[in-house]
Amino acid sequence: MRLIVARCEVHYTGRLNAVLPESTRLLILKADGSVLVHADAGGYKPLNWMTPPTAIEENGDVIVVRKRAGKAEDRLEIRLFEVLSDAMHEMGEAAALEKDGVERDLQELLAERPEALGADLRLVRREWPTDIGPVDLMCRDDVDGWVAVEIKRLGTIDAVEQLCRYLERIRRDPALAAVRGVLAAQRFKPQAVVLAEARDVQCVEIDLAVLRGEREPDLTLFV
Amino acid sequence: MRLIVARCEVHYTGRLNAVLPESTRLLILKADGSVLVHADAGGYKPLNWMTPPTAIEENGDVIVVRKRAGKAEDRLEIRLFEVLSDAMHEMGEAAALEKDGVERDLQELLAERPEALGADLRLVRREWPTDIGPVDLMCRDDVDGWVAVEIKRLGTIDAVEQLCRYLERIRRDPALAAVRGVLAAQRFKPQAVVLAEARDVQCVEIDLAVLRGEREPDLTLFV
DNA sequence: CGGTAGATTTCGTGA
DNA sequence: TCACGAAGTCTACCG
Repeated sequence: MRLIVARCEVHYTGRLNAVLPESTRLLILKADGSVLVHADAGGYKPLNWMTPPTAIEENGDVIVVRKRAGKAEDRLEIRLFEVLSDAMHEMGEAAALEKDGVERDLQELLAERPEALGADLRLVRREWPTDIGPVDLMCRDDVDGWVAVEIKRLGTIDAVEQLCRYLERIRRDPALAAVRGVLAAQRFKPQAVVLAEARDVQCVEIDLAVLRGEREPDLTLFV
Repeated sequence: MRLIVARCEVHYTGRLNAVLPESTRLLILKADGSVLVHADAGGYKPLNWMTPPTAIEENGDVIVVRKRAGKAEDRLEIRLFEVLSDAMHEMGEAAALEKDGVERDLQELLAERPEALGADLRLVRREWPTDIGPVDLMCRDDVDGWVAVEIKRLGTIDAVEQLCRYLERIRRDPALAAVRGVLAAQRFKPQAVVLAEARDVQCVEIDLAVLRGEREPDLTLFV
């Protein structure tokens, strides 16, 4: 990894055109060809960047990073006015990030404890297939009614519509014509709740800590 | 901006839990409180991070970054095993990024030259209001028919459905019952074109350079 | 290689 | 402050 701190000017042409006027910034040139331009503020996001694979050329005080993008080309041109620091660091092998608490985890937890969705649901199968894709969970309720469950971290209008598309397909099977829909999410957009009401879909807010038995249940039910 | 290259281990708890096992990485501590953990590959995205406002504490070989997140707390804990480099850089004031070619620019250009969408369109109004949000452009064509235009950089299925939701609302007004829809975009997903056909929505591919008169018109019309 | 869906999405803007 | 929508979204996964 090469780290350069320099007064520089950056031009990007590609999916859009962008200019970064002269100022002092951090340039990161990674071993895999990634190039990042960071300012001393505005966290997370680089001001400009190029993801691999790239071709990097250095001609005196200009660094040009190029990349094939379909028939066109993405191009990042960095003009250096004053180099304050330029250091190379060997990093050795990387270690991967381990995550816990993403949508996949929600699905696993709810598959283990579908009753957390209410009405004594029993899991019939995860990833129940339809011709337009799988429904996250298919369950049956306390009176043996079918219940299709879509799981999201954030409940949006799109999620409601996705579930409705599934329901429409599932109901084509006469045996499942009475299936009802449940959208489970950690958070809900108000507009999603309104649309769900209109579409007769039930929204259930779920809490990871509760699901794991780390806290008392306190489910909020909409509709 | 402080740049640290170190063998370290990182733990994040907040919206999810994540662990980054011991390895050599770049730590960026920005003046505004941003903290980024980058590996020597995997461009663009930090492995872990925290955006401002943050509180940073340093106790010997442990850096703790904390942030209020609603009622809970986001926490990034960086345990340093070996510091290979630790440098401070004054960056001075920043200069802002200037972009050109985003959706807003497309809308402005098309508002100025709606005829680029075909059929001698005349602009009636930008951001035409409906009860579920504004349509980008409302125009009338050569025979005074109403035309609702949705503008995107990338034409997707979602864009088609969004336009159709607008059309449905607009058509509730008898005077506008015959309104037709046009989806304008720089690029189109093939499936979006197919859906648009089925929904009787016209797709028009637009070219920034042509819109600006920098190049000869060569519009591609689908449907 | 294109399409789909998730993301600690981030980031801006407008109410 | 909240909520919505764009983004050079990026990224992983699947066909």
